[in-house]
Amino acid sequence: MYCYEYPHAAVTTDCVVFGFDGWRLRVLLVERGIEPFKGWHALPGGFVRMEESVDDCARRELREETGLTVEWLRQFHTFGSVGRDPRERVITVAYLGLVKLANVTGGDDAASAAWHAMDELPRLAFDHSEIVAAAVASMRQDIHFHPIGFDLLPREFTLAQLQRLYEAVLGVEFDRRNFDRKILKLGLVTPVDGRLSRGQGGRPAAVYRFDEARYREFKQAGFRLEF
Amino acid sequence: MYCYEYPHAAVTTDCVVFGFDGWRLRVLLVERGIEPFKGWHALPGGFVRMEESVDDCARRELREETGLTVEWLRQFHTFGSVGRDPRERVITVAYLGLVKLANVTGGDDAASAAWHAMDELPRLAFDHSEIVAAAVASMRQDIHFHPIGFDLLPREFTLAQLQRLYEAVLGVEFDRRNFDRKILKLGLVTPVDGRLSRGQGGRPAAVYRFDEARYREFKQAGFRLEF
DNA sequence: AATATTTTGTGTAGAAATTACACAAAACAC
DNA sequence: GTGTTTTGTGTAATTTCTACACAAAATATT
Repeated sequence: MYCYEYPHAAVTTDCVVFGFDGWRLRVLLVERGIEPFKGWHALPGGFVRMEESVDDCARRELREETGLTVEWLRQFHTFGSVGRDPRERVITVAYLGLVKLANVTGGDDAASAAWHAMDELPRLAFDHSEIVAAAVASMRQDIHFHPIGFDLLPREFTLAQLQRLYEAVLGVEFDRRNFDRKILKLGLVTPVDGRLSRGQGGRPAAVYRFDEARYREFKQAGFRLEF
Repeated sequence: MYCYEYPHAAVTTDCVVFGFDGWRLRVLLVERGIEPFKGWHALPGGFVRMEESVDDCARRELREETGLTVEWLRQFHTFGSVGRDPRERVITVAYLGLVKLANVTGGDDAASAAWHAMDELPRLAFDHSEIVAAAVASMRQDIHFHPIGFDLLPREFTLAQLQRLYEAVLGVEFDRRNFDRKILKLGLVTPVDGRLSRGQGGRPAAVYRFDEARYREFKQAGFRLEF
């Protein structure tokens, strides 16, 4: 038993991890094995331990519950309304993660973890729907300042893939020629030998890779990537 | 005494409230009356109660410690490293507040609360320097999407004041004519009768006021205000 | 093998926005 | 009234943005 002079809320972390399947955004969800909300879908997450930072907790819980290690993971909001957990007062720090789906499909060893398309999400436990919505909003902000494609696409990709990613995140459509021109002018991507076919027939496209050095430059300088 | 099966961290809120004195950004600080860090400057804040949301806690602590009620207050980051408070494990949710200085000078009834210029901050207790730095960074992001001047300037202002505010926040300088043109084209401000002198001599400038209706429109549409 | 289908690659002209820049007039301080 | 400070105003050159269509390359189908 641990006793305190004043009542203490419990603190948890929850992770909204996004992947991109080439067409839609996907979110990693687990199925709850215990009450409350047993059998419901939920965000991976859990209680912060005394000897770990909140950031570390997010990474640990994610690994334990889904077998996944994400490189890009940042806090985006803390949810602290009074009734959000029926058991006790729980305040959760929510994290936004980005992963290259190609690298992880099959890597999640927790059987209950699965990728769900953003536009077909099941009902979620607690206030997790609200948390996912906030994560999407936060990502939309981010995308104006950070080249997010970097972390969602495979190392080599076509401009069409990148465009489709932007369209999925922002919910808009772009003119292919104008999009390409803008991306290339930024100098964030460099061409790579070879071509990549789309699988549905059609001419294979030129392949690019993000230029890490230039990405870091931009990040430092407070750069803006917009459409 | 309050007892739990597992150890619990304490949760606090801390507020970084910015004002604009016409030339520089200022931050509201209190002097600590108790150990640890007794006598040091610190951000206003305190422990979250069981029956209040985290957001409510921020507002309450701010009012109790500084006598201030801010309209614009939003969470920007949660600080949760292990050793940040020597007493016990404390996780703090940090808030960013904006106030019109003209309305509040004198209104802070807590004698220990005072406005400090951003470029002459004293040493701060705990990791509060880090928190202030993060707040500035967060505000710089915000200013691209939200017309922050709205909340920092008095109801009526000149374009020179608005420009100076942007320069103070972003740490850059703008050409006066180009700045004016851009602001006016946005349609966010409407002219008001009268002129406002600067106090150092010189011709008094035209006076403007933010157009609230148009501001809300923009905010909804996910608008961008940039330079 | 021929044909149909899909996707890539490419250019330009008009509109809009951005930048750089200087001097006269108004108000106030002294 | 003289000097100082600050406002108000316009334009030309550059750059960026937008809208838009057709031929060529590769694959899928028969």
